Amino acid sequence: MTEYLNQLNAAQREAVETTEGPVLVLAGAGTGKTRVLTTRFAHILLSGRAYPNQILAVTFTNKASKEMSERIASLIQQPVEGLWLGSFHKICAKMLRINAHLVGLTSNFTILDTDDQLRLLKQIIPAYPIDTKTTPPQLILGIIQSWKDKGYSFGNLSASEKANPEKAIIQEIYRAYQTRLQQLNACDFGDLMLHVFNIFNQYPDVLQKYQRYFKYILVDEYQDTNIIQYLWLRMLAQRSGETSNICCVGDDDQSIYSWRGAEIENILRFEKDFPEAKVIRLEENYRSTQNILGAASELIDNNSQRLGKTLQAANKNLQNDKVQVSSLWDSDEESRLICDQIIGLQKEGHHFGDMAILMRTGSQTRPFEERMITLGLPYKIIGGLRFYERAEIRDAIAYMRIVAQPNDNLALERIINVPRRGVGKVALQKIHETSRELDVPLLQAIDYLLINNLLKGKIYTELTQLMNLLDQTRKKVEAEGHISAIDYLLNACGYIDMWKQDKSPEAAGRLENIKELFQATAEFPTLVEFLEHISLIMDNDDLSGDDKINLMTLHAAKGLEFNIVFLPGWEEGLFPSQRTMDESGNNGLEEERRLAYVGITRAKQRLFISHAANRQIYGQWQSSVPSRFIEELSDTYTKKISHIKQSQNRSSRKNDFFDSYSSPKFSKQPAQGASLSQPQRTYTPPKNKNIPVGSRVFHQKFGHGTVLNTENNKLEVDFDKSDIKHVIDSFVTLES
DNA sequence: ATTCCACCGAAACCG
DNA sequence: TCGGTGGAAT
Repeated sequence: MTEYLNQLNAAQREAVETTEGPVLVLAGAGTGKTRVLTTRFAHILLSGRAYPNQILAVTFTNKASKEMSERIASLIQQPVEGLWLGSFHKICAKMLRINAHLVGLTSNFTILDTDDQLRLLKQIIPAYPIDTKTTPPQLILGIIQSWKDKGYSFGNLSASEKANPEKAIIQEIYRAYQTRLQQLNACDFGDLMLHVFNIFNQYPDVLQKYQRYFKYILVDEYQDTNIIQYLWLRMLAQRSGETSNICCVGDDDQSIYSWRGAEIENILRFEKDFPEAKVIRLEENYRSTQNILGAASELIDNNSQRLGKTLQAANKNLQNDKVQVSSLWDSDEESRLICDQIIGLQKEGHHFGDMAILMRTGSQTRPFEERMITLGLPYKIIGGLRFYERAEIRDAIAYMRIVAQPNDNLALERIINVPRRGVGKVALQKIHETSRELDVPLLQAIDYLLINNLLKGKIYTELTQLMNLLDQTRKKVEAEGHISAIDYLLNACGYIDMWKQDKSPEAAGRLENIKELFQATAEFPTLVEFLEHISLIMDNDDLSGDDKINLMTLHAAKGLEFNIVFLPGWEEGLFPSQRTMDESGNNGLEEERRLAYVGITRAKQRLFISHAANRQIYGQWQSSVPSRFIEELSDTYTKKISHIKQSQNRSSRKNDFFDSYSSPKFSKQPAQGASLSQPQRTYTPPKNKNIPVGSRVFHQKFGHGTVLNTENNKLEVDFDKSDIKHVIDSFVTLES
């Protein structure tokens, strides 16, 4: 029965078994944090301390909560349902649906995405004396957002915020924005927390209900909580006269989200907030080699704001290569070296899918992409544009919303002229006016205008058709279910055709995405349930699956691990980022260092750090010195190699056209240990497709082009929307 | 209403 | 360099 406990080490076991009273678990990277959280949850259940719905478990991402619920289910050998397990926002949405009337909403309120928020704000701003040149709507939205993150409603802003005259205007905009949300029966992401927080403050009986309800509280990634999340947790955890059983798990060394409101202070002062708190450190690392951990510790030791812990390798017998730090002449050579190393490691038996290149900014992927396309290496970019931030997904969802909620004005505005229906600024304004005069939603205003023949020509025909289509779709939802109904709508309204006729290289991918969206819809019984789900979910990145090299930002890599990790671009100004240091001084620097720490600790077996002396930034060549983080790594765990030739130091950047650069021998020593026993595999570029010179081809990334030259499987192609590039033939498709 | 061009600015990202 | 944006031209 308690077999699950035997699989834990002493510290983990203590973290699981200390169920009563406040507990802070400082879980270093790779020390089995998720295992502790899930086992603790299961332990509370299996030992009969609480019923499933008496445990509140909050995470930051849906991904994390999904993983937790799957692992709990496998531990307790039965599916878990009706749990209070989810992201902060999801839990708050659930609480708010129950108590919506207390803040003037009804329980079927809609949740706006960033795009909707901005559109709404843009409608409000013109009425206020503020210069959108110096203060763009995004900035205003950001300020409102940060107020919400701190728990400020427009009525209770702190004195310092009010003193600034511009902030005073923005405060008025904030008030108007909230009024509009109220009218729309909607709220944004920040409101999900803020409304619940206000309810807790104003209605002690509601708070007490939840306090009594949750016997145990579990919090994941505590270092990433912002002020309002912290206050929300404290209210739930601090019952008078009773010790609260709150368990927060986190790692102060991995706090990398201060720029979106996270307060590292929250975790640093946990013991002050809960004086009887027990602090448990998980320091045994099951992920990385000793050298990788040594380098990580050395680096993070330079930070002052720490609770302090030292990771120890659980398995000291692993092959233990030193961390390799390479100096390169420029960013092109950096990507060339890394790609060569990748091919070498693949030949030694490693899989592409076990390798990752992690960088500070999204734009750094470009040189790697180009190199990999040339070499025919399979890669994927994780993160980038989120699935449902893409235009086609937002459009499709807007269509669904307008079907499900005829009074969803923002959704209607998004799609009323997509595809083009000739409804422009003027027509939309007319609809808005009618809507205001009659005090009805936009859709009804259109109905009114159509019935009374107040619209002419093309607009009249198009909108009549759209209205009929929406009516039919709603009937179809009843009759045939939402999946075929929506499919019908998007085809009949011309949306699908719009992309089919689009000649741009992305069009095909967009249609694919819409298909994927349909698949997601099918998993939900009703449209309304799907929309609730989609408004809170964003993740689409399938990490597993195909064997491809992973490219992503350091932020996106948090929580992941790879056998082999490359960390390029360790240069002053880029990493640590100059902007962060300018804005946040030493705190900023320390956060950058934590980011470096996160990067290093993603690696299980091999780690390669590099910097380039010259890099193209915004199309300009700039030279830079190695990152201070490189200086902070000693030779004990790292091996530093310069690939810069003397001639390069003297020559100017311009004349490095000679291709005689010999790739360094990165695998001088024969591979030892595990890799020797593995079968030797060779990397064979994809087969020659025999594409003749002069033929038209299509490339996923570069679009359409004409073949100028061929050499085996390498093509020289003049792309219509780009310049001449060398690509591998398997990356293109032949056009008739 | 749509298209075109000049201009500007440029990070990290989950709900 | 590249992409988004806003005003002017068609």
